[in-house]
Amino acid sequence: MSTTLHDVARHAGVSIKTVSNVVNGLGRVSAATRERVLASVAQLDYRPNLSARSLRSGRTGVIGLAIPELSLAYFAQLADAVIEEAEQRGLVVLIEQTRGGDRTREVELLRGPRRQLTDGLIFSPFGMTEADTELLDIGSPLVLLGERLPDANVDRVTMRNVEAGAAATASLVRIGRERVAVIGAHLDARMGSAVLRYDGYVQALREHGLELRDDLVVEVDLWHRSNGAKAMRELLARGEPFDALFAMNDELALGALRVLQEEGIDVPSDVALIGFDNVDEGRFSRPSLSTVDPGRPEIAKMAIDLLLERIDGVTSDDVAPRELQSTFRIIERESTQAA
Amino acid sequence: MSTTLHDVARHAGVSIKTVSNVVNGLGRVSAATRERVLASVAQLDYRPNLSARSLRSGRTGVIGLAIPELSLAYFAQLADAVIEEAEQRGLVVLIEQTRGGDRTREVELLRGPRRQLTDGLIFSPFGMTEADTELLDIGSPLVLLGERLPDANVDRVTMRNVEAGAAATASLVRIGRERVAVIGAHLDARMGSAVLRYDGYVQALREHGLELRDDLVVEVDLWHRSNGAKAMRELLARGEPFDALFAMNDELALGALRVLQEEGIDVPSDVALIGFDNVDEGRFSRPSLSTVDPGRPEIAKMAIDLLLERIDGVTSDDVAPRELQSTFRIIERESTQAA
DNA sequence: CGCCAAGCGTACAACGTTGTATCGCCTACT
DNA sequence: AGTAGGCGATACAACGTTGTACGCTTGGCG
Repeated sequence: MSTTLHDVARHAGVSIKTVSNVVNGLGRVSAATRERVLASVAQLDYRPNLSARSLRSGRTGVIGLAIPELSLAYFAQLADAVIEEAEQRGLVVLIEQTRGGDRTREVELLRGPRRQLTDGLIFSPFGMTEADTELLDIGSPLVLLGERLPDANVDRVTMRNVEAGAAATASLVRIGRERVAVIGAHLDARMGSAVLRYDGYVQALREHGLELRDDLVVEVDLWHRSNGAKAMRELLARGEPFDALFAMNDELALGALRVLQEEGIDVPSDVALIGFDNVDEGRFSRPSLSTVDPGRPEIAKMAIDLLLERIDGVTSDDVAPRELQSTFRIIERESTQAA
Repeated sequence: MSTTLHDVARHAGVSIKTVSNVVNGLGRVSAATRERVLASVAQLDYRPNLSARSLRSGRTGVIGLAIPELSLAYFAQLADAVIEEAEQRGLVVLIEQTRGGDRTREVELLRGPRRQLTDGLIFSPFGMTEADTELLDIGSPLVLLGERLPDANVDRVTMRNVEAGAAATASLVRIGRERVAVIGAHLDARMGSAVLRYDGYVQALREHGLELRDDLVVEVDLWHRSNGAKAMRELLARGEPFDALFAMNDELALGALRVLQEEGIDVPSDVALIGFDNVDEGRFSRPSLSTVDPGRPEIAKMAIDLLLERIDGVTSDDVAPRELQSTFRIIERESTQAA
């Protein structure tokens, strides 16, 4: 059995509450007793029982992070950033996977018993639809990542997807490309990164006086690498010529790149390529991958800030939900080098 | 305030303990009362307070996973597997990063207050040295991943690194290569994956009657992609010819691959390449990367099995530490295609 | 000299849950 | 018919912590 406040109190010859005060730096305690108590703490190797503390205080010091899949580089790096940022504030992170955004799993996760274990949740929704919006009304602090479920009455961190999509597209036009394809679109969706980035794409084409061609747009359900490869094969099969490609994330881009190379199409001279997310791997692919950096550390910081303000009650429940946006940055690498 | 057993009990007109029994499926409860209680539970949306349960039972239902860095694909995929396996058993995983295996951080993490929050820890040590072995003697269940700290008196999951290193090397020899380079060695270390895989490499060379050449061995500290690139440049600078390369993990392999291609050296015709870890990305690189699959799901399962046996007391404390080994598999892809 | 305030510490209760002991009642057996 | 036995349910305590309310000193001041 581990040492308790009781043990320390007895050892130091003071009351249990005094020890508690010393440990937490609360109340007024004379230097002498503090000294004595700290000595006992060290000697007995006392460490507070976090379960008891949680029970008493109602706080666990744990925040949840729900993401589709940890093995996707983007989410792994996001989780990394969140853990890092949480640690700065003495919090710890419980990661839950929704497995490619299965709706049922997402709902279970929102209402499951584990919410009792966390002070709040950072949630990147994927499978839930607008009909499920009210399910987000869980009793505890919640921050959404991304634009899905736009009607939700909840704090949210997003990025400027429209502007970023436009900037990515523009970076291809700027090096002289005129037939810019795009893969990863969700044409039927009402909202989401896919919709917004596509809007940006369309907008950039228009601004530069380029025509929007439906057969240069490929829809892709899940933005996995294998789907990037598949989408590229489909695009090639259509026979419509193109000299640039905007992939809605780096996984798609790398999958597409692989197929382009198989087909002997040179990147960037034949087809310039830009991805999205600035995943580490893009720095080392051949050619290295131009991309959009979404500002992950900033996203993590904003999400935790919002969450903590609700948890700490700094922001009361009746304050309207807020939305913070991270700043993005175009990163030009070899895959968009001017010919 | 959320509903408690008390509320449910009052609502259903039974005692608090009866509700507890129903919720946990313990004791004998008549079908009628069970029914009534469950109805109240549903109606009041009762969810047990996990802090209170932990305090009472001494269990948190949380296990810790300490790894160097989540943004390394290998560890992200490992974490994925551990979370998945834990979930099967109703457990949840708290991930802590040691940031590239900083010794101080590792030690802090072992003794920190968060151990109070977890029932046990799965730990992939990196920075701690043999002098630190006794620090592993924390009061709670612990399972090590990998061969480091070999003298530790602790359960452990490893893989057959020597055999796997030999098999990887042999797969290069089998397609006719005779000058097999290796990158990622730690020649001065006494133990660790690097040492064992290198042993396998040496052993395979000997078995096939090939000479071990020191200038085909490149040491690499951290097995990051950038270091793979650096190591490859160093190897090329030495001018010693080679026709195959065994990289001690896939990150190194992909970094090296990038440099080989920059130098116009074809893979696999000029240099055959095999990595280690079977990271997802290797399937989509060009050429796709041959590798060693370490059996991650099996590793996760074994680690959790060992941990749970200690947690549940099935295995008493005085049972000697056990070591389980996963089964590996060579995966042949384009990068080792016979010429 | 007596009183009061401030400074330090203490006792007690409560957070929500579960294990232990116990009790009442109905059934079934002698 | 009386009772043993088991089933169903209950009361109570305890897990380790912290907030509240209070009590004991001591020193300064009237």
